[in-house]
Amino acid sequence: MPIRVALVNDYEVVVHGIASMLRSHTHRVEVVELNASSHVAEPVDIALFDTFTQSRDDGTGVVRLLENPYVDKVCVYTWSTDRSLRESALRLGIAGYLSKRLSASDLVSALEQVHKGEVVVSDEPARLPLIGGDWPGREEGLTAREAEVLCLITQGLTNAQIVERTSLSINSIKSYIRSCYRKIGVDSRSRAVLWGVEHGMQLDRVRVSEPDIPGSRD
Amino acid sequence: MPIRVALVNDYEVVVHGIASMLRSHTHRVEVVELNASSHVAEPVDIALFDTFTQSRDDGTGVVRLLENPYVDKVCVYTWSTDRSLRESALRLGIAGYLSKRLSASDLVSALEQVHKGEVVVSDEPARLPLIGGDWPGREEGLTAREAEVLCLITQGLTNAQIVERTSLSINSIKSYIRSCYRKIGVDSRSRAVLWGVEHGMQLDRVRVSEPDIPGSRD
DNA sequence: CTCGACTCCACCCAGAGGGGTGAGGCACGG
DNA sequence: CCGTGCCTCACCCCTCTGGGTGGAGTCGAG
Repeated sequence: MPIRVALVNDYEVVVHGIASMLRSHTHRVEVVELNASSHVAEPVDIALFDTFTQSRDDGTGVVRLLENPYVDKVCVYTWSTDRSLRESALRLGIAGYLSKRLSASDLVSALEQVHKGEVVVSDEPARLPLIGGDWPGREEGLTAREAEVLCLITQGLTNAQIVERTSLSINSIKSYIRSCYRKIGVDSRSRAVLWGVEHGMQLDRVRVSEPDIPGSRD
Repeated sequence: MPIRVALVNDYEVVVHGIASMLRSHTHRVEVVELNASSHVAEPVDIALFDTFTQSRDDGTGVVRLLENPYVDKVCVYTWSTDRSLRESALRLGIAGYLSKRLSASDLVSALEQVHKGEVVVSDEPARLPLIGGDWPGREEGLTAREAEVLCLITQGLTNAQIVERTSLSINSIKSYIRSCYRKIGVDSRSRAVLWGVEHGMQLDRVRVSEPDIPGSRD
């Protein structure tokens, strides 16, 4: 009886990346793909929330999932080793804080433990390569962080808003912007937005049908 | 024998606006719609070049048309009453400088005169309403100038570049930006670009087939 | 006549953004 | 060990952007 897992993130590439990773474990997990603005409208055992562009302090995305009666358990799936982010997420009531550095089978094992009622924190230090991830712009040579920042720019956020969203310092954001612009060959925000639009960095809004919420398809 | 007229501008809405205006004169003019980055690839009697977002001093768009062996005559179609713009255009060798304030039948008459070999400058003062025009964003309440500036923003141009493109002062550009942002409800350039993208203000690139230039369809 | 809309422009000011430099830590490969 | 790449951050400096204020002229409608 496979665990039913909803993969939650606003970028199709991101959830596709996780889904393909779990492909060889279909006897243990059954995967549903959702974006972060969707409501889970059918029962799932676990919602696996990928933090790409969503790792804000207040855990907004996570809170919505925690409050969803269709969702039994919520896990955060992240590359962040930030202890305070982890503690806040756990305080919110998540059942798992899972590293993107877990191998596929370790991830599935962790999900199985979560399903059994344990609270799982994967303690992988940054010594393992980033396995669990794909992101828009990866093929164009952007690092995960650069891509994340560019996605947020493409959403129209200011640097200050990106600071809030990512819990990084303004100086880090500017560094990523600089390196990112160099890689994609733009020198202004407008051009960056246009690049992002052309390269699939807008929020993916059309993914799953939501028969009971008419306005959320906009 | 109708005069064959190519309507030239980068925005589909703009050339559609002219085409619909000329609809009741099909016995006198035969209309082809092109965008400004297309090459005229079949013989036309007159290329009618609409200056929306294209009214730069150096007449780049016009020059290309003047050099095209398929184009017999080139006319500029504009709302500008700027005398120096007009003089430069005439010096480039255009056969007509036609106001968007002309009625449809007056426009057709002017085109007929041009076809007969005359150089036509329509001298309409700004006392007549703007007839010959449609533009992206018009339905959303943007004035022609506001829309023009926003289209250029949506192309990723800086204010300085927009100054060059429109031959207006930086202060006028800023005024239009302010009023435009107020109308569309944005407060940053990124948001304005996104608004423009969502409202059809990107350059229209897919219009006519160009069988002999493989790369220009991108 | 007044008023509002549109076009065009000036000037002031603050902050948002982007270029640069440098640094520390970690991992990995040669 | 060193170099490279990635992440994270600091500081400096300058330009670009966008908010404000005001003004002039033209036109059309009331």
